[in-house]
Amino acid sequence: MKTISCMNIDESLLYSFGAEEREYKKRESVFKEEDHALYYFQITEGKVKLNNYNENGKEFIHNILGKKQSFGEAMLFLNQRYPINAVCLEKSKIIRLPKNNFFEMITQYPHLSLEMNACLSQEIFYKLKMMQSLASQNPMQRLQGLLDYLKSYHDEDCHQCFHIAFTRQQIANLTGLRVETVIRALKKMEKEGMLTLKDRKILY
DNA sequence: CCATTAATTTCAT
DNA sequence: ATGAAATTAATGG
Repeated sequence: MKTISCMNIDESLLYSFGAEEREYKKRESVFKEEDHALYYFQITEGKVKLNNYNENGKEFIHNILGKKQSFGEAMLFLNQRYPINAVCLEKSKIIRLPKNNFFEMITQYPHLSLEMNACLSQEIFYKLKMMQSLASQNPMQRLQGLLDYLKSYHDEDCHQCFHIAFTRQQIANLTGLRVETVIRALKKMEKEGMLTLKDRKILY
């Protein structure tokens, strides 16, 4: 299965439609919950997390995105405010294209619309898979849902050598588990031969 | 070396 | 089994 990176539009094309690049510091917010969606965002450098906080202040991470990936584009097609926050995990460079220019661009280049459909579909697919695994009470099942998804992004055939490049805390926040539970479940999964733990790396 | 951040363990529930 | 708090390890300046 081919990876569909959501979404990677040629940078010079973005610039020709009036996009600009901005640099963000670590922990800097790109947009916040309840903001209006005014731009298409695409990462050139760095990492961005999309998150929420529940009523007890516990963080839930929806996704973590990196180089050449876009985010928040679904909101451009709706008259809705963002339901999530976008925060840089490290110093990042992000290109942003104003909404109206974005629409001009996809009108002029319809193949981008098709690609966008593929991207948004991929996201929906991910959400469905995650919902399935998050519905389980079993921590290992939840972990496996996330790990399977992350590995599907990487299509080389590689038995237990795909490095999960997230911290235990991030994994916890992506699966709605506590960090201790993640650590314990990962150890149990290793014991059962489902994955390998080497140094502190998770190989799946 | 100190400060910060992450991973793991301990301990109480 | 779970989570808060304490401890240990690693990373960065």
